[in-house]
Amino acid sequence: MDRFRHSIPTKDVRPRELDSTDEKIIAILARDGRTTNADLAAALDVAPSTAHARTRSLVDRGILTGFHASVDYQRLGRGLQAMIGVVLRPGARHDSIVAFADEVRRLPQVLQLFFVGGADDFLVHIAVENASEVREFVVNHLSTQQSVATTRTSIVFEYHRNAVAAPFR
Amino acid sequence: MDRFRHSIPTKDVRPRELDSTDEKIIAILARDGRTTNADLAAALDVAPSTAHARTRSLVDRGILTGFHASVDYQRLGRGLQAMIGVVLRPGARHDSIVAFADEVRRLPQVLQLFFVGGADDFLVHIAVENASEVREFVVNHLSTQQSVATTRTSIVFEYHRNAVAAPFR
DNA sequence: ACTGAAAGAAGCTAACT
DNA sequence: AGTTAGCTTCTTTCAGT
Repeated sequence: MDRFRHSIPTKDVRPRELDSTDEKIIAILARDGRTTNADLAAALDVAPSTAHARTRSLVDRGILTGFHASVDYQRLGRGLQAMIGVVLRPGARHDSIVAFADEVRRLPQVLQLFFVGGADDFLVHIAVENASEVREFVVNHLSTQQSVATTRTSIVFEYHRNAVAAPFR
Repeated sequence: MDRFRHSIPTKDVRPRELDSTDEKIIAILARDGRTTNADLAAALDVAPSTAHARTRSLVDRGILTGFHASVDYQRLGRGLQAMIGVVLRPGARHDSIVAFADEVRRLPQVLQLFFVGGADDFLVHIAVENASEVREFVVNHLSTQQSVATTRTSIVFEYHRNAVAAPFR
């Protein structure tokens, strides 16, 4: 029992060489993370043990960071997604920003949190039940915060995903 | 061999009742999609066959839509992520917008594509190698397009993810 | 609906090329 | 690095509560 469980990736971020086999593994597992090793090997035209070693290496090197079930929030009664751009107050202290962001990203409504440079300071992607919950989220968790200057909410009408990116700091 | 592979979800979007066991399964598999059924059963304190039936039901009902490996793009030499807000021309025809969006979302740089209502018409989340590739992406695939009025690029400094949302239209 | 047991499949490891 | 082979573990089914 192991199925490529959490190892400790190094901080070495140099892109090592990946051959086409590695790239195929990444592509296949990004599309279907429960592809069996046997199927993977067949698709790559190598022995199962080879596929196994390659995949483990990708996990060990921290290139594949995990496997996650994708959830249809519509069917969970959270059919409304929004992207909220947040602009911070110019004078906001760095550690209060960090504390605030740390709190926001743990909220159950939050799917993703982007720290960005540009017009906004960060973007919050949420999934909730209805429009009033969007408003409630913005009021309760964003606009009343000390560090927040303004927010700008956009309803998400369509959403497409090609890949699942690993979180980073 | 099956491990909950793609079934055909109905279009019934009514949120059916989920008990706490279902919610735990969703939470566990969202965090680690390769949790073995045996471990899942242990965590839920039910028999493996029960955990199995519950999980299958969640997949069959289309609540869990798939399993995906998460990729560290930094280690793949694509250490720069950006979020690009796109505003369309007021006169842009609906089908040309659809065709354009369809093309954009298939580009290998694109991680996610959001159709939104608000200041922007959509948001494109990309991962590329460096700043000049961001520019290249915007120039080649966005700003030169007929339907596009303006774009606004924000570099992503930090990224956090709580969940993987299923794509939707 | 949940359980337990049995059978089949897959993962994992180690020795060899 | 890749392969072959063998052991272990998990998934999956089904008959029985």
